[in-house]
Amino acid sequence: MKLSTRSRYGVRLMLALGTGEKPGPTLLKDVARREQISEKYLSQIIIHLKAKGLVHASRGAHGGYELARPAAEITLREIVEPLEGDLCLVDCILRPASCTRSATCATRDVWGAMNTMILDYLDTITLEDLVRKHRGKLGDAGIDFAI
Amino acid sequence: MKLSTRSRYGVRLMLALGTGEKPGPTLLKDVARREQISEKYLSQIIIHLKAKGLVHASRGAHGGYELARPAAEITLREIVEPLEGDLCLVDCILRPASCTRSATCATRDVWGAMNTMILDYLDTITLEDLVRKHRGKLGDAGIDFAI
DNA sequence: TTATTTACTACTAATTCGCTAGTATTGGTA
DNA sequence: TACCAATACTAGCGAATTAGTAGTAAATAA
Repeated sequence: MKLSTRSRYGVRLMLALGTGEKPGPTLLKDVARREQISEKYLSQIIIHLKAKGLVHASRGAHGGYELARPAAEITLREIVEPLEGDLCLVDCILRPASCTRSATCATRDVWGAMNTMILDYLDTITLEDLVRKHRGKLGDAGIDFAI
Repeated sequence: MKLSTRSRYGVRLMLALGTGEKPGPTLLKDVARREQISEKYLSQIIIHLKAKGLVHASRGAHGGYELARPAAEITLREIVEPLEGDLCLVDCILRPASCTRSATCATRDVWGAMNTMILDYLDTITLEDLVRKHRGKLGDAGIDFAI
């Protein structure tokens, strides 16, 4: 049970957009360089985030990506869920018909509750929280905004 | 981010041991038949559970497996953790040296907190809880012991 | 000593993951 | 209009992981 690099890179990508120093759109190329992640790979990842309406893209010279909404209004769940492909620990949660035991399975309830707990947790953390935490760590006075 | 079948089967296996009707050890063969899981595969899974001291095995005729402790004293975490191979969402949580960004990474803290939350949750659920839930579902009066 | 059961080891088909590569398309700029 | 800079799209692929199968060895009760 590992978080995919897609999700991890996706969150770092969004964080990079959220902390963009210069005004205007951020180049994927710059994010790739700063975060040491393949630009091509990032471009595949961000497609899903764009599809969910989290970022806005502009093509051509002086193009790039921008957050489509304020960072405070974007939760980690919105970022991670599409990248994991419907964050779902066990198939039978989203599709009960995928297992004949669904109706009477005691373990299914536990996985379902656990899944809900994870999604709820991710919903409580906004991109702005991450940005603040990031700035705190850079400030380097040892200050740590515990979540 | 899926739970492996190993973990899922492992929990069902332990549940089967916890609800064993007959006294004495339970045959893996019987669990395999009732749960519709390959006996060979189950035998690989239960090795890890035995190594963790959760079950006791006896060989030969009238052998089988028994819980090594009362179901009330076995938590889901104890079952799932060894089967997932140290349930850890992201490598850098257990091994900070695996990523150069560990010290200053804002996202790492979030994954760490999420990981802790998951383990804590699994720690709150005992095998006995599962057994009760299972019996409730079989009773079939529509009673559901929500977790 | 034989039948029954767990214990151990090796292999393998299928899937998923983490990318790379190439081309197309769009839009600003000269 | 021509060109360049950027995103958009599609295909493929090597490595790792997953979910088993298969076969043999060892222990033990009867």
